[in-house]
Amino acid sequence: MVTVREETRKGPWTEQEDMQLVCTVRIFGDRRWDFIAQVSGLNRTGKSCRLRWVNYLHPGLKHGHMSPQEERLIIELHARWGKRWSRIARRLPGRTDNEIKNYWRTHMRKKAQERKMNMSPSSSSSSLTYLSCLLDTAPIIGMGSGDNHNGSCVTSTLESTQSVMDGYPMDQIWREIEIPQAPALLGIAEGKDKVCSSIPPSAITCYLGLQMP
DNA sequence: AAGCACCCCAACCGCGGATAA
DNA sequence: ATTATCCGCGGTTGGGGTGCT
Repeated sequence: MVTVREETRKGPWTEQEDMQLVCTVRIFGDRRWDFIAQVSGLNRTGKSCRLRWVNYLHPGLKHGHMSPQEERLIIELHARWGKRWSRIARRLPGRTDNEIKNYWRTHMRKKAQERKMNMSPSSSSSSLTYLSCLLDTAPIIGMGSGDNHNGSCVTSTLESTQSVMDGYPMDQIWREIEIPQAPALLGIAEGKDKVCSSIPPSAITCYLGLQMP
């Protein structure tokens, strides 16, 4: 016997849904999203559940403005890896690929526009956009610390600028990049058992409630 | 105060890769 | 070896918020 299923819900998540999802993930873990979607009672797709968890409910996520360190890291890693947002996100504990992607789109587009405005119309601009934006935002030095073997050509170009990064040497960033998890840099620790203040209070209540019988 | 334009971000979509059957 | 299913990624969009006129 098959119960008539309502149409799958879409759109913004409610507090109630968040609670349900957090509770379910707490019990079954953050795998098998189709299963989680079913047993949670949420009329959502597994995909939607996963996205909500990864981008919003996951403990350890931090929201709010990017720090200058994070901003520079994003710029550098983007120069290295391009639009591999998930890969970049792994180097920024507490940040999601979606967040970084959005950040890049908005902030870097703005930077590029500003840069364009500042350039005289006569100067050639065909190769200017992205790279000039990078140079504008994060002049880089000290890249030759033995880690540029897989760097992109953009990185090489940056390396040759001989510019000075204001107060945050690039080799320091590289050192921090080398550490898989760099909580010291960003001031947070990664881990599923850490509850972050950015999680909705209701969801936290549920989360903690399940930990304490 | 109202209308408009722009910005930001959460969420969806489609696709490709990985894994299970 | 093949097929089906699931997962994760990158691109895109829609709506709410905010600032400007």
